[in-house]
This record gives sequence, structure tokens and C-alpha cells, in this order.
Amino acid sequence: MSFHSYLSSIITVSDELQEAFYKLTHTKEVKKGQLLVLAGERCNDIYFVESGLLRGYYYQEEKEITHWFAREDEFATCFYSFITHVPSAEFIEAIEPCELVQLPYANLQKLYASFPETERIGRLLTEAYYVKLEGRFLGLQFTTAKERYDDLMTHHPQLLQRAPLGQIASYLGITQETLSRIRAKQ
Amino acid sequence: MSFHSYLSSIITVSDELQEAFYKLTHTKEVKKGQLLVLAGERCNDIYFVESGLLRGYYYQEEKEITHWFAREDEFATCFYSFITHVPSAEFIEAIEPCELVQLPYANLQKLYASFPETERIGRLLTEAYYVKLEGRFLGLQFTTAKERYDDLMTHHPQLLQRAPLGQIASYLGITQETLSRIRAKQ
DNA sequence: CCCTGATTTTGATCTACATCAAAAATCAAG
DNA sequence: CTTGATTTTTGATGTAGATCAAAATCAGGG
Repeated sequence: MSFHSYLSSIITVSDELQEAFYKLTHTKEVKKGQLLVLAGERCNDIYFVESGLLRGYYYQEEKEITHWFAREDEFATCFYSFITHVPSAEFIEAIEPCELVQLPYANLQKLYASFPETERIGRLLTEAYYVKLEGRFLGLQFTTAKERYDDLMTHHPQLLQRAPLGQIASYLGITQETLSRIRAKQ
Repeated sequence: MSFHSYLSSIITVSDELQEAFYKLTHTKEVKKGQLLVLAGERCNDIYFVESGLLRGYYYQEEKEITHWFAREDEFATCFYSFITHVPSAEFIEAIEPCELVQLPYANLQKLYASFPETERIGRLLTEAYYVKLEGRFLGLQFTTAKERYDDLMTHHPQLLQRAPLGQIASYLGITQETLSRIRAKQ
């Protein structure tokens, strides 16, 4: 979906707002495997995924841990770096070729100032990051690996066809072997 | 520490800014055991803890899970509710009698608009919530209960004297029995 | 097609922590 | 103090998922 259609489904996009978006964002295409953000760099942009699949990951004792996935119609950024202007701890990688809309921090602030309805974007972003993180934090404590896997599959059924098992396993907080076994029994 | 001294240690507080804070915040005293925010209510305020100890908790299948503690010189709020204006999923309770400074959401926005340096408050808040949550999320996956306990004790050594074991255990994501055993062996 | 490296599966074993249950210690109020 | 309630400790047992290792499958370039 285009960013514009997505926005229209969320808020009323007046002609002036559409104009402002046109000026304040720009599109970006990335190839499979390309890195959008490197750990150690500041992440000053939000990306809206028009098509494709991104993931955020970091290293934990040599091992790559996938922190999130962002598919079409979702926002992606290094949340903490974006909010605090501190260098990112994570990498953003395109798992698939992507069409993205890039919205710099400063431009988002301009939008907030002129079009209060755009604050919903900030909320969706917070929701995408904080709330999901909280949900996963709880999940880690209170649900089994199988439950977490089933939940992921109901919310994102095609993920298994789009991302390698190891990335999904680390996202779920388990080893690849365990995820493989979970899948084996129906 | 007073909110004012704390702020002075973080940002330069001009006379006008001090004046603005005076108008836009107010102090609040709560007794031990008192609830500041109820689950189901919106949380529209940030609290700065001048003295005392607060905790946020929610229910997970009948069980009370402590989500965070906020001691003196820390900010506290129901982060998600505060940011998104959605009803809170958690309760805030005073574990000790507290002196608080209450800053409503709308007033924080006014401060941001007039005194850009106050945006640091928002960052500290995000840090207090998002980053800590992220750290705990990682901890849950990659460290043992003992390591998490030791880490908490180095950062908050008196907590054990100030909050009951069960609350600390649920904060660490373990049972009270396990925490008791961890403490037993030196 | 075949080969090579990456990804996924299968197997055997080990361990941190949960659960259930009861005893012990601490607290708070008459 | 005494007593009942709450909090903490101790004990016995069970299990989800980790780890290590090897086999099997898959994918894409020559």
C-alpha cells in the first residue's frame, strides 16, 4: 500500500496535509540484504514500508538477535535512537527488496506543529515499539515458546516464507533447534 | 531531592523556566499503600519522586506482577497511557509515603513549546521506560536470575529493605522461592 | 545437473527455574 | 508478650528449552 493510502485509512488527509507530506518525505528503494541503519549511527528517520520486509537486529555475544520485523504498511525505525538522538544499538536490514517512505525527525516535528492530527503517527510508532516490546516481555515470562510461535503465525502467517528460521527463532527468544522442533509436531 | 534541584542538575533552569515550572506543576503527597493510578483510567500525568518509592504493577492471571519501581529522583508514569492517552493497564502504588511533583501531559507540551531544553525530560522518561524495558527484555533472554538480581542490587542496593521480596521477584521475572534461594547462597 | 555453502532437522543430554507443599521467621495489633 | 497473619525459607520433584553434534535438505551459480 502507498503511504498516502495508508494515511488516508488512519486520518483525514486534507489537500494541505498531502502537500506537506509531499514536501517533507521522500521515497527510497533498497535491495535485499542492504543495510539502512548501522549500529553506532544515529537513526534520524522513520521509514514507512510500502512494500517489502525490514528487520532490526543487534549482536548479543557474537550472535545476531532479531529485534523486530516490519512488513508492508508498518513503520520502522530504531525507536530509541530516533526519540533520543543517541547512536543506534541496532542495524536495520532489508530482508526483501523494499519501497520505503522516509520521514526525518525534524520533518515529523514540523508536521506535528502544523497538523495536530499527524500526532497519531507518533502514537502508532510508540505502539509499534513500546507496546509490542511490552507484549513480548510479558510473553517471555508467561507463555511457552509454542504459544509465542502460534501467536506470531496468526498475526504474521507468511513470515516463515519470507524470513529465515534463525531470525524468527531469535525474535521469539528461542534457539533455532527449538523452533524447528515446535514446527515439526503439527 | 527537590524537583527543582534535580532539574538544575540536568539542564540550566532560567528564571523564566523556573517560573513556568512553578505554574505548571504541583506537589502531591501520598501515604504508604495509596494508589495513584488505577488500571482502566487514563494516566495524564508524570510524577517526579522527590522522596519515597512508587511501583507500577498489573495483574497476570490473578497474580500481581511488578513492572517497575521509581525511587527518589526518578520519574514515574504509566508510560504507554501517558503517551497515547489510552487507559492504563497498570496500577501505580506508593510503597512508601511519597512527596511527588505532578506534571500534566498538556503542561509538559507547553513547556516543550516554550523551553526546548525541557525536551530532555521527555527523553529521560523514554529512557526510563523504553530503554529499561529493552534491557530487561534482553536480560530475560540472556542472563540468569542470579545475574539479574545482582545487577538490580548494584543499581538499587536498598530496594530489598524497601520493598517486599515477592514484588522484587516478579519484577525480576522469577518466583519468590527462586529469589529466596538466590539470596540464601551468599 | 552438480557442487558448495547455507539452512533446517533430528537426536541425546543437561540445567535453570517452576511448582507444590510445608516449616520457619517476621510483623502488627490487642 | 501473645497470637494470628503475612512474608520468607527450605525441600522434593518436574519440565521447557538450551547445548552440542551430526545428518539432511535446500538454493543458486558454474
